[in-house]
Amino acid sequence: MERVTLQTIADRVGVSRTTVSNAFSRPDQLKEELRQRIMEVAEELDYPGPNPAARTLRRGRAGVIGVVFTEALSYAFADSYAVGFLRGLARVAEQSGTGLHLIGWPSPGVAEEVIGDAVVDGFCLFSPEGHPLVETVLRRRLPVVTVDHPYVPGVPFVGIEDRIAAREVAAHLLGLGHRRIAIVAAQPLAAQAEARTRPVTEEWLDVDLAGEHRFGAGRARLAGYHDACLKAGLAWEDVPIHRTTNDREIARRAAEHLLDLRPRPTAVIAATDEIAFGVMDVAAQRGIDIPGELSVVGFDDVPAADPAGLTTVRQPITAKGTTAGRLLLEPSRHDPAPCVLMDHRLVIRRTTAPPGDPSS
Amino acid sequence: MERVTLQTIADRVGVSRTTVSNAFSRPDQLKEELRQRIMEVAEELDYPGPNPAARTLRRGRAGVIGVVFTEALSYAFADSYAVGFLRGLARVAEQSGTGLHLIGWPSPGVAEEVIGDAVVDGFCLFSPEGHPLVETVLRRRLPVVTVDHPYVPGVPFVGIEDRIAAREVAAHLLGLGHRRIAIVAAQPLAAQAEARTRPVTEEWLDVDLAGEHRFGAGRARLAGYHDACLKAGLAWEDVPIHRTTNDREIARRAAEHLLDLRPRPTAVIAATDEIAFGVMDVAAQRGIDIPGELSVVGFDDVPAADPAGLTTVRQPITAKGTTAGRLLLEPSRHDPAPCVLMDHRLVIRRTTAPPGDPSS
DNA sequence: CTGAAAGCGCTTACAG
DNA sequence: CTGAAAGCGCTTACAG
Repeated sequence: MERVTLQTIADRVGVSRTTVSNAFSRPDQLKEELRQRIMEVAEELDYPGPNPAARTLRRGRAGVIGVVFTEALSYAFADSYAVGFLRGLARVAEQSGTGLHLIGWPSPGVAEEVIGDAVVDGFCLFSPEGHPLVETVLRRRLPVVTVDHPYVPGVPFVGIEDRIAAREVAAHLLGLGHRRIAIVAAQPLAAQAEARTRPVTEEWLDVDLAGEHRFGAGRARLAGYHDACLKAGLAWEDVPIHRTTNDREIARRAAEHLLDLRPRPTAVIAATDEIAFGVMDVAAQRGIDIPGELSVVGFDDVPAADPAGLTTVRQPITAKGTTAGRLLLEPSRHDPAPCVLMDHRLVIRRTTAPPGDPSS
Repeated sequence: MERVTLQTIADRVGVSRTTVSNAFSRPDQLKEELRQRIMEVAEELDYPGPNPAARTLRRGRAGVIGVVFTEALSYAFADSYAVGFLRGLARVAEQSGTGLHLIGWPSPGVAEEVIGDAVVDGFCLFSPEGHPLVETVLRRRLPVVTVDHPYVPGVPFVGIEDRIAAREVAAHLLGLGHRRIAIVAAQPLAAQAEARTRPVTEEWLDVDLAGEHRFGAGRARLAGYHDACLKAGLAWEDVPIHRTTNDREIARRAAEHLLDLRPRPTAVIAATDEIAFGVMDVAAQRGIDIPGELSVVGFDDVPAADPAGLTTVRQPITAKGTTAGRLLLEPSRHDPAPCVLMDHRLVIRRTTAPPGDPSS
């Protein structure tokens, strides 16, 4: 006996393929008795049910949304921000019986094919600006929503007022009296080559504030730090910036570099909590007291931030996920593309204080 | 202009559908020049690339594996054991360009349809014994691997020696002198109805030890605790057992119940770390000193266990994921179905000590 | 309530 | 190097 299909069952029962299909997909379309008989034969033949790929092809709907990360998935699962976001996304997806197809970027080349071959109805994109996967996703011509970055005109977006929040972070530190502030920016690996050749100049940051969300979170945060420094009369050239990936381990290297500077910074602004933890690791290792000798501030307010006493920006991580999910699943065609900016709040805890003893 | 397909392009260029297909899928099958021309026309027509559903149907391969949880996904993402496992699974999946399709069980009925409709090549199943989803998954007649539970004869399995590990846990406590030991078992919601009507009797636990892995982790751990108590001369009837879900919040309720018992237990065995944290929460709230007045032990050794000083069983969480992934992706047809039992180790930290003052 | 027909969009031997 | 033909397995108007 070959592979069992609707036809096999139809032949056996002596009805048409249509009727068997109805027995599975529209039970109300045939007599209960006949349906019973069909199901019995199906069972007997060990029929696994209507082939999902064939169904999807015919129906033109997959019931799945793709979630694209520009980092390896194994890494996304280690990042509590990403996990919190997924939690929210999963919540709305499950309610409507929609599956989640997770796609990471383990190495150049692989993800492109996976994205091109993904049987999905839309994509949720989680990517720094200019990443090659952005193009790959957009080319599928399916509904897309981006989260935090990139901001793509015409594509629904979910984020917070990153620039304003970042400004508050820097202003907090400046208000405490810090003048030697260093920044660790989150610049994913893929974009690093570009970053090296294109320094964070004022020009790069000089974006039209009227169209607030012309860029993604990474650049917006940098711009916010820049705004505050400028306002406080701190020359942007004097603010050391180190780029790294949003990974605690990797961030440690950046921290080591910055804490080697002489005079040593009295405060470090980390673009994410994960990075802030890396900075704190290095400080602890070198016996640098926080906040006595060094203030550290993060961004995100992941669950571990509270127990660590980290001063940071709280943002509605899980709610971002539910919002993104709704945007993708809602049938209504928004026009223009919605740009949802959620609330944030600077949470001051125990890692920031006025600068202490300047010697060291 | 209607929807663009291979045919549209073929007509425009003046070649056959076959050739256009080759241009996309087997570039070496045609002259570079022709391929160029086809690609240009495709670009011009805004062709999104070969339809994945059609491709999958034709090829008979999806390049995706389904990961099935019997809890809501939003919950799975909150559980560091699940996240750690996914991390490992994702690692091997990405390497081979395989996607992950996550499926949770938000409410009865929904997941069944999602599982039936999932365009996948196999399933990784994460479910307590007897859960209705198990049947649903098996009925798809695709390759399956189960993790921890259920153990299904003929289906590849990845786990640890749960019974032996659990025995070590209980023996550790008994060795310290504890005699009033309470257990909080992880019994997922779905199975609770059954659990109420079928108490944890010796009979239920009396399984054939020779065929070591006749049951999943939940039951195996209980059996291990039972073994140790028996050996130490502790009557199993005198060991209070409370069932709960593997959720910190929900576990608190179980802990409250057990810590209300008089005389109060001097030790609590939690079937998972997450549950142990719930117990510790309640103890802290009531001012019960750990380990002075109460010993607590968990299971899993999730990342948070170390900082919390929790005595627990370390198991290779992420490695389980990579192993499960390999079992699913490896082309070799194993016969009989492999049953991989990984290493574990009891890690004694600061939450266990000899029983203290018996009054209270 | 049931069936014949059309078609979802693609890939794959195979022949030329 | 290119094309005609067959077929992956299903669902959906539509007619009876």
